[in-house]
Amino acid sequence: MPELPEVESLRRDLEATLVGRRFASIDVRLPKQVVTPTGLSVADLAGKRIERLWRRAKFLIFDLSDGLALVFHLRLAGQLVHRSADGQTMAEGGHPVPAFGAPLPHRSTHVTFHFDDGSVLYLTDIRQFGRVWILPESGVQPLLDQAKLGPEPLDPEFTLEAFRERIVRRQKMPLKPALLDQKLVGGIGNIYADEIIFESRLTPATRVGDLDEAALARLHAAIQTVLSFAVREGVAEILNGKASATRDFPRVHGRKDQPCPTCGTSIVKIQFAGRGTYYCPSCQPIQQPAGV
DNA sequence: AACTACTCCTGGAGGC
DNA sequence: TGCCTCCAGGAGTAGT
Repeated sequence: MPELPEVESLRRDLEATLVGRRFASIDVRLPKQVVTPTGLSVADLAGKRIERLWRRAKFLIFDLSDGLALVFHLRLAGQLVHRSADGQTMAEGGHPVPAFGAPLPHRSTHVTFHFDDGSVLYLTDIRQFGRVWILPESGVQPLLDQAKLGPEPLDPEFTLEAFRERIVRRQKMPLKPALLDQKLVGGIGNIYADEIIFESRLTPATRVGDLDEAALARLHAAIQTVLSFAVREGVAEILNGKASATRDFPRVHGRKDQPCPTCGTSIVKIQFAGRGTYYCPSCQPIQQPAGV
């Protein structure tokens, strides 16, 4: 579910409301969502202060006092909502089900963090795939290393050269699964993969080896422009597989049978590499060799 | 090395 | 209304 722009927006919002807070108590209703590889437990969080929130790909990391850390991965359906003691929402993000603003805890709220000021952070996850790790701070980097994440697409080191060096090793791979591979670039998911490929005027089936130099440069630029636009202007709103009717972003994902914003041709939805995939058959003619 | 299929889960939508 | 099937903003693992 939440991809890089959603996690980054959530990080920024939570940073403003959570840094400086201390944990009071934590309720765990679904133990499998809390991973404690070094034997720490939620009880060890009590009294710890949140020092810093940072992000790597789709991982959201809380650095805590006394050398502890919390790491969240929301996977397909995780949602975090921070509410004040009087129930006002201060920050929220992630999967839009249950609807933001709904009463919490929801029946799918599996972990609840209570803070020293009476505010509460709810982890709600209707599909139970999300995870939160409790680690010593020294355990965070090894956890991230395990995922073998590619570069951060919005960081300066994500240059065209760095991108080329990684992507050329996947000559036969079509673009859609290539962009979804976190080892190529960290943070892209199903929605933004479609948006990036559309922006590049390539196709989901285009094979990496068929990209000429101009196409590769377009793809690299599109990764940055699409993701930074989403972080800046507001994340994609997809509800039950459909894009928001009141916004023009995302442009193709979730817009089956709606007109392409560029040429008006109806957007097509196919299954590709096992994922629902949207594209414009006119702007992105799937038989035509890539590039040019 | 590079794929694909399957797995972990629940719930909402749409067909009948 | 009820029952059924399909699908979903991810990613690890096993098998080919």
